[in-house]
Amino acid sequence: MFYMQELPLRAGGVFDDDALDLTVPAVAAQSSTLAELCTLLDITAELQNHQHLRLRHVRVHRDQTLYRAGQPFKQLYAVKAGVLKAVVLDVNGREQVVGFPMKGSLVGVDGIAYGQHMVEMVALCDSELIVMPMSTIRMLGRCCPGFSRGIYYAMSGELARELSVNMRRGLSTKARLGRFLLDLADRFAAMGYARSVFNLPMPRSDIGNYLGMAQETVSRALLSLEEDGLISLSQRTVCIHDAEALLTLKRLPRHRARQT
Amino acid sequence: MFYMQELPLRAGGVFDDDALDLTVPAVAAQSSTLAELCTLLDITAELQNHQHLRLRHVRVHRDQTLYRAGQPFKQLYAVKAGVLKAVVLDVNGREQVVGFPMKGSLVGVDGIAYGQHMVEMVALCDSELIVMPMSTIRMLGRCCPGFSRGIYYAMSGELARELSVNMRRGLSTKARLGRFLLDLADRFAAMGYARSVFNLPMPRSDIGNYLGMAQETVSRALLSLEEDGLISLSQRTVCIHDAEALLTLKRLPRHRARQT
DNA sequence: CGAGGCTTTGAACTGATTCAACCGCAGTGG
DNA sequence: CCACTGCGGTTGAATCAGTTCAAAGCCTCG
Repeated sequence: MFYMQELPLRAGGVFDDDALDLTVPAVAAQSSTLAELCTLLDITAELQNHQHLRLRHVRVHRDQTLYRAGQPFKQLYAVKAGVLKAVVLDVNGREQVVGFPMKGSLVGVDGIAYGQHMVEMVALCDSELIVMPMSTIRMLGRCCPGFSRGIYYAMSGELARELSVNMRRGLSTKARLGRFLLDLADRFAAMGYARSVFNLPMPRSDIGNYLGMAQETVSRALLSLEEDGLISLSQRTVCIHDAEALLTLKRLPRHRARQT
Repeated sequence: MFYMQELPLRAGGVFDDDALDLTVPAVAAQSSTLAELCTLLDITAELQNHQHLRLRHVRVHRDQTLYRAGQPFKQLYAVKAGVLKAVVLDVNGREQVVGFPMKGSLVGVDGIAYGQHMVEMVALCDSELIVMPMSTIRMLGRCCPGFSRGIYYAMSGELARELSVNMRRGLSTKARLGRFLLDLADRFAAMGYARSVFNLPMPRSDIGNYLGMAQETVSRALLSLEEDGLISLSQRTVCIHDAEALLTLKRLPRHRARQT
């Protein structure tokens, strides 16, 4: 009934709970309190006596996979550090990047609806996530007023982000890229880092795939933005000079050249 | 922090709770039971003694607006009949169609995260929705085991749909259109109608906007699909002949022509 | 230092847009 | 009853934005 289910599901991933622990035996014992989780996800709930409930961490190294499409859904995650990418595998084997979760993002929501994940979640750099088993979420929903609402908020937030992505259709490549940079800037700012200067956590090819353009086009569009004075960049370091202009970039009317 | 908030918000819509009742004074008294709602949204929960709790309906006529971007978020809706379109207004005033909720869809989720709606929800034909105030949802979440989970499911389902839309980037126009048609077919089938023959509820221009192509391109691509024998169409009536082929349409390799 | 991944640059090509005209139908009003 | 108007849809022709292919430059890391 939902055609993404018809994807050619890969063999079960190596990274179910146990395997993960094996890969990072020494440091996997990390955990966070419920209070820390709520801060991270921007949830305000009355935690009652669960304040200090401890939640396991999971670590994934660069290029490692957190979960694959088709794997049974078990739990949600909150990104505590690092950046991941979400990829869906097409019927034809084509890969499509659909998101870059980072600190504060709720990860794994794609698995709730059909009991199995629809995307593959890969780490772009060494990352750390807080594990939130569904049973725990349900328990907290029952006894902590506001917790369910918080999860709703977080999920709605993820949906809002998807919407803002979908909004980019029909824009020129430069405009799409401009908004992408602003989106990253906002997210870095929300994480407490500098808004206007940051490192791109992903290669050009992933940006291109994500935005629906060739990686060569990403290069050229970035260069063009730099020539316009809106940004400056060297390698993966981006500095945003004119956020307003980046946001309002538009396809200029056809038979209309520069004036004065 | 989230740039969609910077949209030029329209003046408050005409259709807050009271205004809506005024527009449809005679028939607005319709309501559904909680059990009916759960069936519609595919929620399986223990409803306890709330089985027959009644939920108000809301009717919107063709081209009327359910809510506008910027309006305060109050409640969710479940589409009981009809088709709507979700539109976001760009900074530049450009409109972007981001979805076509229909029977069984959960509507309004875009408002949860930031307390105000980010999209404008317009009826494509006379439609009827069940109103789900957040207070009711929270109450039911507390006393009906499985209800919160059901809402999570529904939200995750909406997110999955968005993902499948995002997956279409990077495909040719014909392929995007093919998947769009399949998506509609699946949704009609889920609603109990015929899968392979249906009416497009929206004009070509909305399809084009939604898929990120000019409406002329929609025309041409539809014609092309018909010439390939994958569909047949007259006006807004579509008949799908080869769903498999529609799904696997792909950009054929550049320097490679037909063989034998 | 060398290999391989990432990025940039160049040049040809093409799919899609744009602009413009036209068709057909529905509703309106004379 | 029929011209008139407007909207949705189709078709055609010119143009362009972005892709594709190719090659070279540049970092990083073993």
